[in-house]
Amino acid sequence: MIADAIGVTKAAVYHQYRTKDEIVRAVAGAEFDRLETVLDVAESEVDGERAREAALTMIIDLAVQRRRENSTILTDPLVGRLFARDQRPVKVVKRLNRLLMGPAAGPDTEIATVMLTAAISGAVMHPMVIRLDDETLRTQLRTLAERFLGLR
Amino acid sequence: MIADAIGVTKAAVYHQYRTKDEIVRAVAGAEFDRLETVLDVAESEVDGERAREAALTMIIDLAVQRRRENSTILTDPLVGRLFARDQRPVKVVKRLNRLLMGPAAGPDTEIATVMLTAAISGAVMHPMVIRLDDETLRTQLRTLAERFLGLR
Amino acid sequence: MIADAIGVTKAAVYHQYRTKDEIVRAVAGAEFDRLETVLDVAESEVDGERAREAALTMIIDLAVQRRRENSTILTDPLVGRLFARDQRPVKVVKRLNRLLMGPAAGPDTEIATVMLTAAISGAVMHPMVIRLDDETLRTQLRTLAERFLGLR
Amino acid sequence: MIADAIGVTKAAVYHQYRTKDEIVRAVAGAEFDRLETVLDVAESEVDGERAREAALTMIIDLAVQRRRENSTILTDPLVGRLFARDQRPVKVVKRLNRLLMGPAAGPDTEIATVMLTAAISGAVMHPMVIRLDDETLRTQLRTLAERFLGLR
DNA sequence: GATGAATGAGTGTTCATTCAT
DNA sequence: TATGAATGAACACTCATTCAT
Repeated sequence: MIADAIGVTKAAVYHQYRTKDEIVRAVAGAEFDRLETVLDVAESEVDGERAREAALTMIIDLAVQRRRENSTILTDPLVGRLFARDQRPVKVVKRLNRLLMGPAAGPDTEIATVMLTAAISGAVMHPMVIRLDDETLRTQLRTLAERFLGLR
Repeated sequence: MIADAIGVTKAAVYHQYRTKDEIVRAVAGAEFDRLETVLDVAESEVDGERAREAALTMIIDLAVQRRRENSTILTDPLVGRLFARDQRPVKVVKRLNRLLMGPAAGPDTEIATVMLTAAISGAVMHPMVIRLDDETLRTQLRTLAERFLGLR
Repeated sequence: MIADAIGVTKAAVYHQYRTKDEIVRAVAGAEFDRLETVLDVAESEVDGERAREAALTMIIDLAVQRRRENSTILTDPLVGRLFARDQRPVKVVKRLNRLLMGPAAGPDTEIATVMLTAAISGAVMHPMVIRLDDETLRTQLRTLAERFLGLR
Repeated sequence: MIADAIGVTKAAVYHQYRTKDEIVRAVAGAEFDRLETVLDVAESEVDGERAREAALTMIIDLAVQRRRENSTILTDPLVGRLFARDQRPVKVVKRLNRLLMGPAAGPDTEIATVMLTAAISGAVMHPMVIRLDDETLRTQLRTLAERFLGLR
């Protein structure tokens, strides 16, 4: 399915990656890279309020921009299995949690961050939502996320 | 995989259901039945505020109670394909939207409801959350959902 | 398939027959019984010519009358396997050969009898032939069989 | 079963063909190709008598030469289902009918052609016949077919 | 780099058979 | 007698992977 989507043969893909795990790790890894870049930028903000602003804006942008690509490989059940015991997603959640929750951040606020990310990534791929244009979607998600964080 | 998980043979499952589609539809259909029962109960409340209360309490209860079962079959990629063009999930979202949003309910508030359900179902199966006990999880989800809905 | 065709459950069939082999043997056996009855009658004719006449008439009648029933079970690949090394079909061919070929009968004329029976049973089940009514089919088969036997 | 008979793995077969239908169509199609080539050659004969001669010789040769191969796949029940409503076998019968029956050819002589082909293909796979060597079988079938056609 | 052919191990499905009721 | 539930073994097909070219 992956090979067909790119328009090459399966063997060609196996020339670039040794296993399917490697492909999934590469694709998911690239997504984590983007997320971490976003977090780096947000964390470089000294002002907590603006850091939160930046983080929120950028992770929503990322989710919206890449929703078509992500709904291909990142929905593969293998993704869940590969990252179930991985520390990288945990770290990302913790960093994001610190940014979004500010001084209130702690282990007990992590579930809120998990919910927010689940809400965003779940929403952008949802059949009832996928037809919305990027701009509308971005704005709506932003408003709802703010409400979720008690910002408005 | 499903048969092994239940502890019967594949052929036994195929004695009860004719195709995998049928299995998935049966399992997902049962879940929709539960959801609709919950919505019936909530809608029978005359007071809007109490209807919202009831709906929220019950859908969270449902998601939490059944998270182990649901993480078996309902994560199968076939589920998405089978229900992508189905009207039943759309109807459920619309009914839930009306209950949760009250007079403000409308096509543009549906995305909020989608996000909330994605947040709940995404969260209850998340590796960082799955270890929480039912009671704690329920309370946290409740608080966060209320905040998301702007209820406090 | 067999059980459905009769309108009972598979287990009901297994109450009457112990294995599928047994079913096939019973059905094919009944057909052999009919054939042998026919051969008995024909062989009771003292006049060779009339014996041949009788044999030909009756095996064609049998094939035509029972073509619907026979195209159900007797086309099952198991039939071939079960009777490949069985002596009963061989005996029937030998008896029929003696009736049809008269004094010329011998091991080297058996192939002609095999061909004739193959022609008849192949023809009656053929898609291009199955729509013909019994009477027409009977007459045509009769004419052709006679020509094949060099009778006119 | 087919894969084992050829001595390769099932997956290797499924690398070349996408479904079992396709396998059966390919094998049966190749057989039809051979038959049609034979018919082309016979029809290129201007003299009716010699055209009939050629057609008869060649279809018997074909049936005899390929009887082992054909008794593997072409006996599969799927063959009957796939070609029951197909026009190709009908066309072949009609062309062969014209060649064999000459000026007498018509819809009512088709059953004779069907019987002849059933006789030949039934005979070459018959347990009592399969042990005969190619040469003997060819000669016998030829003689009998001629008698069937009233040529001798 | 890329491909076609091949494969082992799975998944989805049917089939012949058994058994408790 | 008849049934529903269950099963082992096969069949139809897919998928992740390897390899020679």
